[in-house]
Amino acid sequence: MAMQGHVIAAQPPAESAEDIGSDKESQILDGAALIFARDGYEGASMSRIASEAGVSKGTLYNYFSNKAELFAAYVHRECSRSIAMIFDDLNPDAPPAEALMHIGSTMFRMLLSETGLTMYRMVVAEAEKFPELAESFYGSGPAKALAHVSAYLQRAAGEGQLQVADPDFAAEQFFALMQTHLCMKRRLRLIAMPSQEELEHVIRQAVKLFLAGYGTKKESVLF
Amino acid sequence: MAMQGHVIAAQPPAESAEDIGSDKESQILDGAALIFARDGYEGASMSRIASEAGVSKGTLYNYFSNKAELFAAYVHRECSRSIAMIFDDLNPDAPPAEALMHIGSTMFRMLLSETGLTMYRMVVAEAEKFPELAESFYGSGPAKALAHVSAYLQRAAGEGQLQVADPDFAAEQFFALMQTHLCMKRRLRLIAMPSQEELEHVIRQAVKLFLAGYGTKKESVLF
Amino acid sequence: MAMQGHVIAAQPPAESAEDIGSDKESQILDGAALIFARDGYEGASMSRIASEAGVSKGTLYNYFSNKAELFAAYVHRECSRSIAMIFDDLNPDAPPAEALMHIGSTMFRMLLSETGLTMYRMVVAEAEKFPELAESFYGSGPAKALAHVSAYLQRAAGEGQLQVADPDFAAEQFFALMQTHLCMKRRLRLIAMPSQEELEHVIRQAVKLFLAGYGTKKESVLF
Amino acid sequence: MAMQGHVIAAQPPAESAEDIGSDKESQILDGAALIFARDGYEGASMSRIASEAGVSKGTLYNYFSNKAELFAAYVHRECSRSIAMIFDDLNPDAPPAEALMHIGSTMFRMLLSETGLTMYRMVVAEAEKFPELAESFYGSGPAKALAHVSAYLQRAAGEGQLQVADPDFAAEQFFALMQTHLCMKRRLRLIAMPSQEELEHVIRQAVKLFLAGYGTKKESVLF
DNA sequence: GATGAATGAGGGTTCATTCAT
DNA sequence: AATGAATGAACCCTCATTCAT
Repeated sequence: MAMQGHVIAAQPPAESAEDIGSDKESQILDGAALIFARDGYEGASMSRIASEAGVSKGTLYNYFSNKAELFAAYVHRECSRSIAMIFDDLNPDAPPAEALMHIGSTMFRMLLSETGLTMYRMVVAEAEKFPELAESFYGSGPAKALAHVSAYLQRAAGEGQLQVADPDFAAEQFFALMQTHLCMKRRLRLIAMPSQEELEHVIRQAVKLFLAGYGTKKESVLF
Repeated sequence: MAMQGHVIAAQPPAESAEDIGSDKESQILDGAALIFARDGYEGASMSRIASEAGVSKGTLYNYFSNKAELFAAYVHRECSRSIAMIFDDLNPDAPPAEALMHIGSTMFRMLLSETGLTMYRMVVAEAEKFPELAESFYGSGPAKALAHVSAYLQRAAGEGQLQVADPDFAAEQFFALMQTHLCMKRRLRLIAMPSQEELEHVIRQAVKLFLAGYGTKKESVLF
Repeated sequence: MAMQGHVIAAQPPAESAEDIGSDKESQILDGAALIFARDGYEGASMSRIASEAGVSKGTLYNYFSNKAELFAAYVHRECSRSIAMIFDDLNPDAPPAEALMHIGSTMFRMLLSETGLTMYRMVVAEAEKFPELAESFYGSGPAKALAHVSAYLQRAAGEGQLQVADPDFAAEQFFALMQTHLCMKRRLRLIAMPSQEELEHVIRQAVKLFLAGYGTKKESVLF
Repeated sequence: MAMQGHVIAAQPPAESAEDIGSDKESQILDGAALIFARDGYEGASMSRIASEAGVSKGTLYNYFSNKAELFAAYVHRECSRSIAMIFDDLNPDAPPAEALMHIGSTMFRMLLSETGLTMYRMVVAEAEKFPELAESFYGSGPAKALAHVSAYLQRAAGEGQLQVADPDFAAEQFFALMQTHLCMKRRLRLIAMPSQEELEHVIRQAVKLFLAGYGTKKESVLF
């Protein structure tokens, strides 16, 4: 997504990408994002979404056959946008402490980002009504993160850098360690995005505790 | 409401306790609990609540001046009901591993209970619309749990059973370690209540990791 | 219905009768009657009915849970109002020609009345969508008329006044003979209510033809 | 449909007949027929008609300037299609009983046919809204049938086969005699198409009664 | 204090019609 | 000539809230 290299010539309205959808569709989804995020599923009204998106209510229904489908499309787009790229630039040869700091801080930042929180809130709120959404959210978000961490741990264990008997569960614990009260409070909208220092402190302590349990002696000395 | 003088006739419907509310009130809240839990705030209708509670819509408005206030009352009652008693029967002289297992398992079970999940879901869902509710939920639930664990850690550290420099943050980490994917999946309604074995496994591993980081050598040997 | 005589104390809003229904209900049905009759089922809008009836849209739904139910109630009321009293004052000892003239003219007048036509039109139009309505209309209207005529014919045949082998079918034919083009044209709204003379001509010719087929010689001479 | 071969100047879309309309037009009317017949005028939607006809909504409006006009065109086409050919193969020299049986059974079958019923239902239902349609329906359907029967009766009377003073009214009565309850029930969609025997019974009895009134002695003996 | 009839704004959705392509 | 995206009014229905009884 980022552009490496010395590209200069700007791509015109930059919509060449595949996730843009028919322009009008993404325009509608933009409006929907705002309203759904602010009012929740039930609280959002198709009228408000239409006017926020700058289209008529009729047009909404030309693109999405009802509110539920629009909601699902919105959640899916938002999810697929903010996932994946987490582990792109992981240097596999860095020492565990460093690698885990990197992984953790990327995950943590996404967890607490506006989008991450909103998705979490929406999906938790409507899990009963949209079970397939909850499933897809879990599968494309947390489950993927978990698998990635687990894979890393397994490799590091194979190389003798860590002592991990059950890498899946260890990954869960690593993931869990992000969810301190900073996270809880943010989910409850009680605080704004924490400062860089606060974030780093949580991650550092998480890695430290994790390595105390799963590191070799050499590693845990690092902190 | 109060009864003046040496009334002889028995106090009508016997409501000695202070949190019972005027009987009718709690009857309404019972109905509200069912409906709010099932339909969410926006999805719930005052009509359905009234009929579920077995009172008229007018009576609803005699006790709660609008839907938002009824919702707040419901959340507050539900929260205050399910908190507190967590740490009642903690044996202060048990070894840390045992004490932590006890604390953890109580907290974990509440976290995953139907009521706990419902409260969490409601409050997360409506945090934007009801910030004071989120605050009060946090204060009366997670914050109290945190304080309790922190107090325990501080005492145990004072007695040399643990090595905890920042008990508040350590408590946060202990709390965080409950929130493995079991917890996430349950919040997303993807699974039913886990079995006793699954629960214990998570707690045991949490305590183990926690003691690896914060225990004295003697302690960590326990597992 | 009108009160002759020296009644003095006026009954308040004169609703003692049994077919009034909860007052508001009949007020709504009055509005519905106007709109349904004018616009048909699909063409009628609940808003217009509400405003015609002088109540709010919400009130409509307090009395009838949806448009279809309101429509059914309207048809039923209208039907039950305009039926029955047809054969009340039949003189059983009159000669067949006279009796048939009487029966025919009563039936014919109702068939062509504003209400009769409207009911017919509504029920024919919506027979596919409201089969039970069509059934009930048929049962409480045409079928009853048929049975009545059939019973009369049977009695008259028993007394030797007529020669009727299949009274049911003969009654159908008598009924059918009303449905000349006068009737068709009226159903198509092409003409207003015919004059007394036109009506009588149709009936007289119907009776004449009928007696030609089913009368004894003495009878058919009458015309 | 197209003819290849050594045709050079292709007749555009081959529409020799005059009532075919521009091919596209009749294609649209085919779709409209299906939808109008199924859903009624108000219930039908231009979208569904367009998709049923396999054209775009825009094209609909290129051929018919609005829904009402399309409806009128549909009714007219359907009417003009199913009329006329009733009396084509009447043998003018057959004895009245036979001729009337023939005429009656053709008319009756059309009356009760799916198309006949649908036209009747549509026109009755929308007579208020489309008075000119009702008029044109009456003129091109019942009135023509009436005229035809009347002409036949007049000729037969001239030849001494029947005794008919007012052939127009007698024709109305003959027509009316078809409209027994079989017809009413069918119009109300309460029964499916009756069997050949049932149909014939009604016609036979109609002719019998008719001849009892209008036949010479010789004729009425036939039954 | 309790009721439930009444309200009217607003919900999601459909539709006849238009118009740039 | 044909398209189909776009519109906005109108549809049926639900709801929180009020108030006379």
